[in-house]
Amino acid sequence: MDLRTLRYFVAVAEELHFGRAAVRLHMTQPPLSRAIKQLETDLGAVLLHRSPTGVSLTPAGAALYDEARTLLEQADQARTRVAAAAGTATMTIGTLADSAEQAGTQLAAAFRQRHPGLHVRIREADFTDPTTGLRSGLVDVALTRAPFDETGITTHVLRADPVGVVLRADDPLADRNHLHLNDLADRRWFQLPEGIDPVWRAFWSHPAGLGQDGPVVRTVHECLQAVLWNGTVGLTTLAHALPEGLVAVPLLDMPPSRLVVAWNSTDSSPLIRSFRQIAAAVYRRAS
Amino acid sequence: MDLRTLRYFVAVAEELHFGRAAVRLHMTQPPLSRAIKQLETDLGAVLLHRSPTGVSLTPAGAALYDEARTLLEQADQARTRVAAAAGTATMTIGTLADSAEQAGTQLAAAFRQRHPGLHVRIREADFTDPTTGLRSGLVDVALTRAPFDETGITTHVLRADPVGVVLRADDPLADRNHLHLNDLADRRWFQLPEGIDPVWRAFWSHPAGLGQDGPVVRTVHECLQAVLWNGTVGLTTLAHALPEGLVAVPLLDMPPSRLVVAWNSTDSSPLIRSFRQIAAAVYRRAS
DNA sequence: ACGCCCGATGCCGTACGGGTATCGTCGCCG
DNA sequence: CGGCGACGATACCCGTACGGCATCGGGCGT
Repeated sequence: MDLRTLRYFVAVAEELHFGRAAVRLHMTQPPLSRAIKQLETDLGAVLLHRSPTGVSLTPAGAALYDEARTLLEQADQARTRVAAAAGTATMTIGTLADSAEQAGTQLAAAFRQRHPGLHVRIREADFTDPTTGLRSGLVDVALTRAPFDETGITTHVLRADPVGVVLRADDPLADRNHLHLNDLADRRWFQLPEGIDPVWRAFWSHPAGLGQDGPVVRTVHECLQAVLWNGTVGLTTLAHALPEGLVAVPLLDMPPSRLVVAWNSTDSSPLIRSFRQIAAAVYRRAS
Repeated sequence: MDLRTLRYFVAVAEELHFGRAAVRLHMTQPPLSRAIKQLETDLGAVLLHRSPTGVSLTPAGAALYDEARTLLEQADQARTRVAAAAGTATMTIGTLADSAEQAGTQLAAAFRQRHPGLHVRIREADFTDPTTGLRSGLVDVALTRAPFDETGITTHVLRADPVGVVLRADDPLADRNHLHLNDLADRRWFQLPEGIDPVWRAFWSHPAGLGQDGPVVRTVHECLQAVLWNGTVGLTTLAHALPEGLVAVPLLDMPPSRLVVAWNSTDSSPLIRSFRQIAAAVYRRAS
């Protein structure tokens, strides 16, 4: 049981699909299957129920998923703390598992080029913390989506993306070119996990008063999977491409989601100023 | 940075000696050196100061040591939780990094033989928790040393070992055949870490009122290292062999340390009864 | 100054991780 | 009801990297 294998397992547990998990891990499916099987024999427990239609977690798998997530997070934290103790100049960029993800890698590359010798790291977070770890000091600057509770945090808007409903391509409403919340009154909506930022929750589960009982989602991937498998409806920004079989229809009565750079207001490092400027420049050029 | 490498680093950080760490890890020294060096380049920080006389931790190394210990512990916990969720019959034996260590592996083998099909795991703990994780449920039964705070815990004494002072072989007192605390009034004593079991602390640091300012030790290995390097004096049971260059002299005014089997009083599993019986039988035969 | 101890380095064999090709099986649809 | 497609498992191959053996280099003690 090493951290690499746990990363593999987390990917499979979130995608519930070996093929897609392999894509996310930048590898092919067979070695992934083997690694999971080895993990199962190592732990002496079956973690996944395989069927040709898909994959589901056993109780042991669900337990390991939680454990693995905290372990990987702790490992991440360990790196940060060691770097801090070593006095190494380090910049950690937090991104949301979202369109901000690709923006993050792109900006990180530009930032590395601008500041050679500096250690630049990227940390991916999920919906459980829209600040991606700013408050706990896990990251120095975040590429994330407003709105969230901004006390103690300063933000700078890069772009505003309209929000759309994610539907299966065979949905009767899939070919509309726009929708209202009323059109979806009888649908099941995804739920956000417990204990997350209330402002964030209010924004994204604003329409949740209409339907209930959807599955809890922690990442965009999980949200899209829920649409495909559970027949719920999801929400997403219209900024990025969707996988085969899903379409996004603009939702007229949702305010747009703002892609922002965020940092702790007390943190006045010149690196953050620099990062903000580079981010702004990249997005000015892109639009 | 995977868990295996972290285990390597923890071993080196505790032994402060590549060769001994390699022995503890059941491997040879060269690949261990390489692994640590790779870890350093991976983290981008120097973890150890190497000198021909020995090894010392840099601030970054000390930080990683703490992080790695908690990570490995969490990983251990994860295995236990997954096994519990899977409903696998599992027995976890906790041992103190002490003479109880070898007794543990020996008993585990006998126990495995008696209960084939059962998963038997060993967890090594250090002085920070003399119950080796009984209260937190990390282990089902502990092979450890009394006395400690026994509320909620039942113990069964296997053996009583007299306690001795550990001295360097070249110490002027090394050739005595017994000593009293007064003989050591001017020496520096090791310190136990913060927040540990008060009964345990009272027993082992009973003579600490005499000297102060020694290094904090968490394992027997660390204690012995402190004797060799810092010229402090250590305490140990007389049950096991000492490395070259160290001698143990019986301390007349210390009560003996009792090797015990311990389990949660509320836990009335038949496995624990069985374990107690096997342990008693093994030690009856041995004496 | 010589020898010893300890960590580093070079070299080699093996074993494990990852890729490509293919199979077994179940569900779907004509 | 039979063919097709999707998905995970299996077989086989290759490269890397991990561990062992032999040796080197540099301090420290005598």
